[in-house]
Amino acid sequence: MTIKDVAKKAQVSIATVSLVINNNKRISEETKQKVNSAIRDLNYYPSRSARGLVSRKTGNIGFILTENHFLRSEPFYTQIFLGAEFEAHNKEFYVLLTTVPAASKSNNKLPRFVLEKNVDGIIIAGTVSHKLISALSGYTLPIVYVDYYPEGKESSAVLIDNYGGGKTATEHLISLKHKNIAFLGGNISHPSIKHRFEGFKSALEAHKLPFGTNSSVVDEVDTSRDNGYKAAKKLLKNNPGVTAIFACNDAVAIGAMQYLASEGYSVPNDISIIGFDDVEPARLTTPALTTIAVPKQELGSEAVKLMNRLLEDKKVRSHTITVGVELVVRNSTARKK
Amino acid sequence: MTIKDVAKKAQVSIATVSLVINNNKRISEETKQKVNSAIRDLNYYPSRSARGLVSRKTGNIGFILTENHFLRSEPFYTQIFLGAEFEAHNKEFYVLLTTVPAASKSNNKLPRFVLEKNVDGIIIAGTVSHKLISALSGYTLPIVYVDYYPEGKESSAVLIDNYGGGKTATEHLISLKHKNIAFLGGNISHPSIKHRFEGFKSALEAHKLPFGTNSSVVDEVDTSRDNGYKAAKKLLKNNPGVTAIFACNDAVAIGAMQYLASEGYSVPNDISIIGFDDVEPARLTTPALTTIAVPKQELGSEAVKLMNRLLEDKKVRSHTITVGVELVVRNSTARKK
DNA sequence: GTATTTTAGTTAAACGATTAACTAAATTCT
DNA sequence: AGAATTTAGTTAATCGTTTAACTAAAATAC
Repeated sequence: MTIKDVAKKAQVSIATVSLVINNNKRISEETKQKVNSAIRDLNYYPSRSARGLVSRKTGNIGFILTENHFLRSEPFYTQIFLGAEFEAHNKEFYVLLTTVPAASKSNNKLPRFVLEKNVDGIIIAGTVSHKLISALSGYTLPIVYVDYYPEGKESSAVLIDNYGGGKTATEHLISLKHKNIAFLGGNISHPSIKHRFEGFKSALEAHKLPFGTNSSVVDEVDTSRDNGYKAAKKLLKNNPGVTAIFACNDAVAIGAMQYLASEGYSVPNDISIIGFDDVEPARLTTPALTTIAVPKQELGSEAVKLMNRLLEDKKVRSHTITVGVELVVRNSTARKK
Repeated sequence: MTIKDVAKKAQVSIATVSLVINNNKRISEETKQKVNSAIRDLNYYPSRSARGLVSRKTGNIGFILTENHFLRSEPFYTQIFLGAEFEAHNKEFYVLLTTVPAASKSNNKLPRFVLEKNVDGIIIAGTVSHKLISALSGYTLPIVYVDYYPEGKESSAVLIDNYGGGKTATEHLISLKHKNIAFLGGNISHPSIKHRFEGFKSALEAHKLPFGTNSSVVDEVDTSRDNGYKAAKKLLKNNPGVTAIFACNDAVAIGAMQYLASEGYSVPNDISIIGFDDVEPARLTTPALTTIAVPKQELGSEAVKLMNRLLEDKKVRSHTITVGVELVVRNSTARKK
């Protein structure tokens, strides 16, 4: 079943069929009907490959994720990806996923879907290497960043309100009368973590609470459970009087809770702890983790919506969307005794 | 950069370039070198669309998931999908994901990637409607089923050893000296659940343990946490003396544990419970859930490997792969007091 | 009533590869 | 040595669309 069969059946040229498919206004209502019924009768659908070849539109969006994010057990980026998938379905796109080595490993090998011209645009989730970004700029593909964006260049991005969330988290602890509040970070070089940290500091400042060097641990290699465990150990050693902890994400919070439990501290009676992200496991710890919920799927769907606008309307300027976060109070935080 | 540019630079015909790309043996080592260096110099990659049009190979695999599976919080099918993605990356395929309404809702609208001839084969994960399957059979696409396969037709599938797992789970409880052991199922009509149930029964039988009608609850609508909660309630009402429960999956087990906790039962002191699947949350319940681990990512990767063989070698007969499962002992099961 | 514009469609080129059929040169066979 | 075969490449058709350029008929303008 090709366009030719439809043309023959409807007794028009293939060009007319094509114009009908792309509903060009140049076609009369009458022939449109005729063609459409032929299409229906023959159960015809235009072939992607043929369309793509001449129109240079593939109907695909490339999704780039770093390997370490892909493999993490907390499905943070996975949720973003699924949100993107879902929205792509609505917008009649398909999403091609690829992973690239972590930002640290310098690498500028481009994803195959770029080389093969098999995507109309690219969504990049998380921190990727600068080399990759500059290699990508050789192509004229629109790019939407998620939860990260490269400094300097003007680009389109969907970001989390990390600063606001950091502030909200900290204010929650302050409202529970805590005075000695600590921040547990992984690698502070990641912009998201940095902004959460800044929100933390600004909240302390706003309430005239002290902030010393032993109120934070920000020198772990990344934000994993293991490092949360280690960070909590360091923190308690340097600052035994701490009564509340704001962990930069749930993984770190969970790791920290494991350390606290192993040392006989009771959460939230001895120490309150709040996380960030609201990943599935946060709901299942004992006690359940109070956290700042990030609408992960929304991040993905917003990215696709933004990409869609970029593709539909060439004159849309690149811009940034910030999605809000929400305090979810569970059982790991309590009023200071 | 098209094949023409390469041909010009290497001073050969475009056919020769094409033959080199597809490493046809008809080309001498010498011209091969010449062409390859032109390719490298020009940073040329063949366009997917153009290739696809003439060769009728898209390089894409379609992945069909039912909506309810896609949306479930326990990322069971998500893990299968990710495993498929990963393997697809190795095999140089892209995966196009789509969801279809649940099997119950009769629906025979085919995924767009099928209509547009945008995939070389299809992986179907979970139970889909028969209408869909028969609509699909109008196309000559190879199909690989995962965790399900249609009765009757000879088809390729990657399945879980549900029967063996059910037996192993039950034997674990038996080895802990339990006598009154119950099975908590959702909808028994799902083949996977049915096989787990059969494994359960066969283990009881092999150890000459009784099996009565109040040793199982298999009338909930599906295998969710909520229904696990409800099923446990029913079970305890009908069979108050039960000391061990084999839940047909982790979601049901977690729901059941919630009910048991709410009623003041202690797990595993009063009642032992074992699940099936080993999803993330199972690790985080209190107590951590003993379960039968299903290698979810492996299911996905095996599906892609099988698809790859089907596509490479037309004469490969359809066949079935069963992946093994493994008992993971955590803290929700204990020797009978 | 003729000239101009609009409408509704057609023709044909193009997109960038693959591949069957062909060919000339080199090699092997007898 | 001449015929037959193999090797290494080329030519040209083809895949199924889109779209620029064209055209004939109808509508509008003057």
